[in-house]
Amino acid sequence: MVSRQEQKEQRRLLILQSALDLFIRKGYGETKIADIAKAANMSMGLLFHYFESKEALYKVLIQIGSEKLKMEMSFPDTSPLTAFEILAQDIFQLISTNPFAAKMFVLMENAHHLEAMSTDIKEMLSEADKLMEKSIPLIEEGQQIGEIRQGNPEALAIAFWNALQGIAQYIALHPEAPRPDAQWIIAILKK
Amino acid sequence: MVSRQEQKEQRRLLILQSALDLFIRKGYGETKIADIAKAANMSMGLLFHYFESKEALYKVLIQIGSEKLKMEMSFPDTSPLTAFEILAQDIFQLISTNPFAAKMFVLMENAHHLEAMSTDIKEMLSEADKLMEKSIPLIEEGQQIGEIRQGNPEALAIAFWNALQGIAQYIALHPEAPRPDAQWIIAILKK
DNA sequence: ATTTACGTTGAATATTATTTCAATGAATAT
DNA sequence: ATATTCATTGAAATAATATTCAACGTAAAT
Repeated sequence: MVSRQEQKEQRRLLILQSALDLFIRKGYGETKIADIAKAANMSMGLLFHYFESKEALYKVLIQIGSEKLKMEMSFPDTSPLTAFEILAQDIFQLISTNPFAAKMFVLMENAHHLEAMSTDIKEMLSEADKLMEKSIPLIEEGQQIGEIRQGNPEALAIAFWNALQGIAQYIALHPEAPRPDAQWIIAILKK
Repeated sequence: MVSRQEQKEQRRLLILQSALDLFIRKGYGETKIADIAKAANMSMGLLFHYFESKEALYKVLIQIGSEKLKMEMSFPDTSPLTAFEILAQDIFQLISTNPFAAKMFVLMENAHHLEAMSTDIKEMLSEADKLMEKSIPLIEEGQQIGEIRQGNPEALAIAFWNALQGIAQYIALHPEAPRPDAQWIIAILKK
């Protein structure tokens, strides 16, 4: 038998997982507390015993996600194209092997567009933005040494990151589908 | 002065545009009738004079979108890689020059995930699915004649279409941002 | 065994969103 | 000019959703 403490933690985790899954499949607004409670096999009342509100629950997910992803995502200190290669490979690896992380990846992106969310949530999300901003000088450098194709560096960064985002979303939503290769995405940048 | 008839059509269009913009930026569930009415400078009451419900309004958008996109999207009858090139170019051209179409493109994709939508909506959306399915044999063919890189054809199709989707979404949401080149996306497939 | 703490439920309440409607006035028709 | 139609509004009714709470039961503590 499990202790009450463990029971409680398990339940809390179950709520988080159920909510995460629903949030990325249906969106925040279309996900009702009733849906989450049902997915986690409990009454709505009990859910509120664990989280004080729907927004608070959402906020906890964002927080977990931003911490988890912050760890994973940073440019390795190599030549520009290699840095993109390694990073893309790491991200693919992460979302391919860890469904929770894959869903988080999607949640973080979606959260972005959500206005009506308190400011502290938005601050947590700024990390991902920074990654794209930091890509631009790296791309310029790569273009100068001939590793990365010519073209507007910002447009290249947009292409790379949003392609990655689109594919990650698909993987998160279709865990059983065959996985693209990180190299294929790198081809967007490669000369 | 405009006739009543024209006035009415303009207003109807304004509602559709406002709703489309909000739906893709916030999602269906988070977009309130009040938001749409405000964006279109009218009372909620009047909005219901034009559309009998929020879902009906959404449905009209999906219908317009599925008709518009059906026209644009089909594989030209050439060698496989060229077919992808032309199609990607057409889509990029469409979403780059026509903000309404770009938003539609995003709406159609999002609509997909929305359960709780009546069946007739889902039928309208099947076209886009077919496009990905139809890609697979084309990719296999391209691999045989050495135009397209090796790898799981379904995974390649997933990579290509979702990369395109991710980028299209960004363009729709950031109309002023620099535009990636369709060729860059083709690089995902090219040998 | 009894008590205490607290996890759990379902129903009650509060809040928010959608939809209806009676009343107003402006454009069109007569 | 007058009547008629119909676009428009704001407020009221309805419906959906989130949140609270009193009551119950089970596990832990004494």
